[in-house]
Amino acid sequence: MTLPRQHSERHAEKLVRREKIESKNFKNIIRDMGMKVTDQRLLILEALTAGRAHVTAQEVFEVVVEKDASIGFATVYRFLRKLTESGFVNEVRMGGLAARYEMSSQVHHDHLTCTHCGKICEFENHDIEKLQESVAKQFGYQLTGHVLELYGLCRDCQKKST
Amino acid sequence: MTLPRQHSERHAEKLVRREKIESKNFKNIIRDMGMKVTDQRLLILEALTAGRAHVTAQEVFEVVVEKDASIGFATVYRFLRKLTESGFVNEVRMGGLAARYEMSSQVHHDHLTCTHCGKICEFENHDIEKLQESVAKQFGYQLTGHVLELYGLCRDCQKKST
DNA sequence: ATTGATATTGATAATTATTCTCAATTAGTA
DNA sequence: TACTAATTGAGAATAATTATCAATATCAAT
Ligand SMILES: [Mn+2]
Ligand SMILES: [Mn+2]
Ligand SMILES: [Zn+2]
Ligand SMILES: [Zn+2]
Repeated sequence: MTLPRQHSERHAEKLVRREKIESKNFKNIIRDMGMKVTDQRLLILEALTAGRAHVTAQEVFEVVVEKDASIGFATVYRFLRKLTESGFVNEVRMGGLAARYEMSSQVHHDHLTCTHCGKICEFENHDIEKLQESVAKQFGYQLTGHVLELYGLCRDCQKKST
Repeated sequence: MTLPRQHSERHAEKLVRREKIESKNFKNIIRDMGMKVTDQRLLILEALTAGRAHVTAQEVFEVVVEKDASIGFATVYRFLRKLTESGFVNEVRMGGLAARYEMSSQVHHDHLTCTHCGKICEFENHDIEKLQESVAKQFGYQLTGHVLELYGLCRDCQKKST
């Protein structure tokens, strides 16, 4: 079973990762994961930090293949999985659709998605996070992660649909 | 894009559905959806209400195929989709795994899942729901649904893993 | 720099969950 | 009962992701 976003994790670790990502010290990110530095991996990290957030594996591939026409699909999937496992990237899933990825450089947040046009807003609500902890505690669970996705119609799509 | 659980929907409608499900008036449920009553559909509804909640399409199929060895896989998927669209059933997704289904007879709730053994607890937290509404409003969205899945280690699995 | 053990890669096959297609069958109604 | 449109089951198709494996590249030790 895939673990979503780690929650109870030490804050310090997060900060170190964030710094590495923001300084674009990609080589060290890769070495941190105990992996070898390759051009493919550097390109994937570049694509993830440069382009917009919430991209699919397919989209990452399309960006990377421009720079290295011979890169394989499997390499992208493989590395995205590793990045997710190490917490440098987080995986966002909505409905049964393809997973989307974003660098974890930013602070934790959840998503509010327009069901009509797909526009995504990021938000962070401390009260909700707190309440989640308390729910888990009530049931004797040790909370390790959560998925909170809100769905609705954005302002533009509300207008159009009337 | 698949809509999750409808939220803003009229309460009365929900109550009517709930009554039909609880009275096991399966034929009327099917007619309500503007569909023809077939043995297959009745069996699927039976399986959904009788067995435990949070079953996969596969699991529904396995139950139903006992009573009607000739039923097709597609029939189960097809009808589950219709039931979901009509709101009689709701679809729960965790990670990239197969969708799970449960009758919507019960009141709205979210899920707390053990990442180790898969045990699912249902909970309902009015404060969280309220906060979700307010987040959506802040962004100008009209909230239509949400997915809230908490992940953690249940008491038993905490013991085992030490 | 050269070497060599080991990790990584890309092509492609395999898997998994789900949907689609279509000819045969059936339900609801006149 | 007879008609028509909806439904069915088998299997093909699709889509996302993972596994396999021989060829290649990395990096630590020389
Ligand atoms: Mn985001
Ligand atoms: Mn439930
Ligand atoms: Zn929109
Ligand atoms: Zn457990």
